Amino acid sequence: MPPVYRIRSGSGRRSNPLTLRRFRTKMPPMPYAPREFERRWQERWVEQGTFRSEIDPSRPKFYVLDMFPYPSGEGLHVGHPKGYVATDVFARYKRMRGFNVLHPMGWDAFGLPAEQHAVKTGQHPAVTTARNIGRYREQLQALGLSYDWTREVDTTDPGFVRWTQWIFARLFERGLAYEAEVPVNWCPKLGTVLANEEVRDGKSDIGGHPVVRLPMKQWMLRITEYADRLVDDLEQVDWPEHIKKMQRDWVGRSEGASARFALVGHEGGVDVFTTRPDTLFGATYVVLAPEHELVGRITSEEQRNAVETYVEAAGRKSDRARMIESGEKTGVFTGAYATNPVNGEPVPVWVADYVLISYGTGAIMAVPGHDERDYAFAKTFGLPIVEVVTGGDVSVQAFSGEGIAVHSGLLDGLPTDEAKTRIIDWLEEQGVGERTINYKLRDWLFSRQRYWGEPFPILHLEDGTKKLVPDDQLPVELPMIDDYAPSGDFEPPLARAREWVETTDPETGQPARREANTMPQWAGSSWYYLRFIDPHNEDALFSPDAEKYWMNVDLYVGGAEHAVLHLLYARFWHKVLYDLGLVSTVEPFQKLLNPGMIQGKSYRCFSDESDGDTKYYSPGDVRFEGEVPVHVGSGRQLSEEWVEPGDVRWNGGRPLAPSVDVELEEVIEKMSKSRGNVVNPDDVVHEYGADSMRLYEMFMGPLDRAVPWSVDGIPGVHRFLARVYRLYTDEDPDGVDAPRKHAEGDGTDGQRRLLAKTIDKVTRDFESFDLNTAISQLMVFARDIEKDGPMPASIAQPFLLLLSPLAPHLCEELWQRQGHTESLAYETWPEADADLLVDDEVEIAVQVQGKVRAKIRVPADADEEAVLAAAMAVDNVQKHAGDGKPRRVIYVPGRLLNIVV
RNA sequence: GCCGGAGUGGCGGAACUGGUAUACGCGCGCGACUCAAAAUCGCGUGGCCCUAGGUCAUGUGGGUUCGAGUCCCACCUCCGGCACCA
Repeated sequence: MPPVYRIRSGSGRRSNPLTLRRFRTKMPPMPYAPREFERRWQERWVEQGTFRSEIDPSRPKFYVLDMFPYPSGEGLHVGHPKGYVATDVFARYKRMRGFNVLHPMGWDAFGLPAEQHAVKTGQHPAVTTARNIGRYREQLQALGLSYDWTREVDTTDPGFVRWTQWIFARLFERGLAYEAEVPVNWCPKLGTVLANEEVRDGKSDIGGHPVVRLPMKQWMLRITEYADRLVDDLEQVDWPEHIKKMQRDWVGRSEGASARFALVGHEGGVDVFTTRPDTLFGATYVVLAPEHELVGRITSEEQRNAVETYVEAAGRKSDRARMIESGEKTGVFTGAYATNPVNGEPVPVWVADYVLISYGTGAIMAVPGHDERDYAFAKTFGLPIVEVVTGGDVSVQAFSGEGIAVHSGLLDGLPTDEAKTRIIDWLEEQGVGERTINYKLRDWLFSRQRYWGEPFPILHLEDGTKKLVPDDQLPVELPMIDDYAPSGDFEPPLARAREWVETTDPETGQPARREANTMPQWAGSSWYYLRFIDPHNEDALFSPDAEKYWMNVDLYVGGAEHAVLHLLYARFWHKVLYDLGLVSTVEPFQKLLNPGMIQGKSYRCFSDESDGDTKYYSPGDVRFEGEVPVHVGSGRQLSEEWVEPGDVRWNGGRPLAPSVDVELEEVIEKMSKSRGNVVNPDDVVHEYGADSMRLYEMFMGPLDRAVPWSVDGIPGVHRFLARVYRLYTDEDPDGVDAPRKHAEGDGTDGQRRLLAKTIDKVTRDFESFDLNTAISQLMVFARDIEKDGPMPASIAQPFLLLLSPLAPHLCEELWQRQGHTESLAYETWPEADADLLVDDEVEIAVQVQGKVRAKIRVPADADEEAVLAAAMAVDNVQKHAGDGKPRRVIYVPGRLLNIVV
């Protein structure tokens, strides 16, 4: 049976036809033809080494860095360039301000997609990676980005891998890398373990596959040792506050106390961690995590069955299941009692899965009166609730705020802060507790069961010891293998490369086995910014001179999705290198900016195929039960159907499905292959030129805000550039463009003022990354500069310089046609004449009772009296102000006059 | 649930430390040029009232102020992050 109409769901895509259709009808034959010269300039910049940077102590340096991309098979989409263009504009601007700018680009090229492609096709990941890199490089170059391509780095290059392994060796020597049997996030679908940071809601960050917890032997990095510094040093960097906060929350430092509850009838006791030691007198029971080692020892005979059953069930539950159930408290009494150290009261010891083994001591003192979770648990199991802090009503709910201590012996009458200090002192005196700091941050799980990653420079000797491959034998390169698939038995693919794995210790000649796990993708990106400063150094990571001159990164731009992964890892490695004396800055990235996403628009409806005959429904007929779409009428479960933007039928501004009258829902979200909403920048560059593309992305709105991609505004910026082109071009009768010979002289007063204002505005906006408003000022200039006469050369030249960071190809071209032989990339940035920025005459708004009734022009230096007189002379002001004396007059010089009657 | 961020014309957005809301661009309308069209250029363009002018408009409702998009309180919606971390 033929389908009712073509509609697609899920994956499988081709390029978006909608974009091109619209361009073609609007694209004019126009003298401004960027295609004729943009490529020429791109080639010239590379050939002449225009953007090569070398250490030059006579000039201040500026290091502008983009987060380097993973070169995927799809190539760039229009979202990528947003950050790259912004940094490029800034780099070009800084060069013109006399800075020696370092602006490199490279590839974060290890990673799962290339490996999965290899599993499917058998093609070596290095081959696809090289091809993808070539494509990315071309796409970036087509945008005219001013990278120093001689510094390009590739994390998969043996010359780079060597130093990644070298850093690992230093971590190992310092005891910061170790192997441990830990419960890990195993993803069966991906065939590898994942770091905590790579798992969301019990699913893998990449691909959204289920993840299970399993104990496995893995490499760990002791990032927790740096927890305090990772929090404290955030003070020193100029980052968006929300990113700093995410990092602080991720490290999760909390200050409190540990206290020991002695066990009744057993040796030893239970250590608990609490941030509210002031509520110790309200602790009416103790809870152990199911995995806690005491559970087996202290459970009474009567309770043993129940406890074992519970512990086993809890162990089987995935984190996802535990999360969904959070709120409903479950648990079992162990039959044992512990003694509250502050009042000697016996309290029951329970086991419950709301206590996590991985945090603190894996055991808590429960204070149901002042902790919501404990309260819910106590209510469920009928445990006593005692109020020990005033301020709430514990018969209704837990009160977790601060207040005055009551029913608390020596703490009675003390406010929370003082009570905390007092009780900790007391615990320490009695030897039953102490001041303690805890972190949410766990050590970094650093090994992966994959092929396409850096091998560990580790040898396992027969006696079970581990040793490093000597530095002079690095890098340990990946062996060629022919099967990249995960084995399904937790073994990494490298374990099957027997000839590679079985080797000898180069120092003793004894048999040894190579480590078969590989490093995660985060390894290379944790230090690549340091390699850029001296990328070809074969004797060291980088030379001390280069480090001293170039570090740290002055401006780092990249997606907020890396707030806690890459940025935390890189800071950690940097601090280790700092401790080794290799880098001189405490932090790697001084200023951080996060460009907002460019989103795609996609269209969906819902389908019901349960009758065999497919029916389609608009979003209006659908409601959601959790994440499942259900038809409002029949209650039947539906599935989502996505329509390509190019196939949408527009009817009175409403999107309809291609051949059936079903209204579609427009969904704005991250561009992704599966939605068919990816737009390739090549199409835009081809139709309008790189300068238009650059300008448009910067003009769409503030850098840090997410915006849906739309082609509608591109003709506007293109027209602006065409207008600029015409300002510098005479149309020859033969149809050949000739450079325009601009007039001598300074131009009119209005022209000089307009230039000064434009210089001032553009400069300030560049400094604060408000590129959209800088562009609007440049547009105003181009619109108005010839309103009262032809533009003289003295104004034409500085304007080209102002525009050049944004539209470098056009400006270089016009600069050259004006007779210059050198690139304008290093011309001095124009300076505004301060005298011209102040107007002689200003427009003042005249308000009566705060409402604007007239606008008058007065000399800029007019005093209040004069302005008031001028204002009262206006009929409409008279009318509203009446005859009486104004009760009050507010005068804001240069802005407004408000008359209150 | 908690923590951030954001809600301004038909659309993307602008508005310095409380001081003329809607810059700039898109779209739309009108005009010039043209045999004509395209392109280009110029003018207009928040709603309502017939105009001079008035009036209402920055998510909603209050408040502070001579004056609020901007500050305060309460709420709604969207986006992002975290989510039993004791």
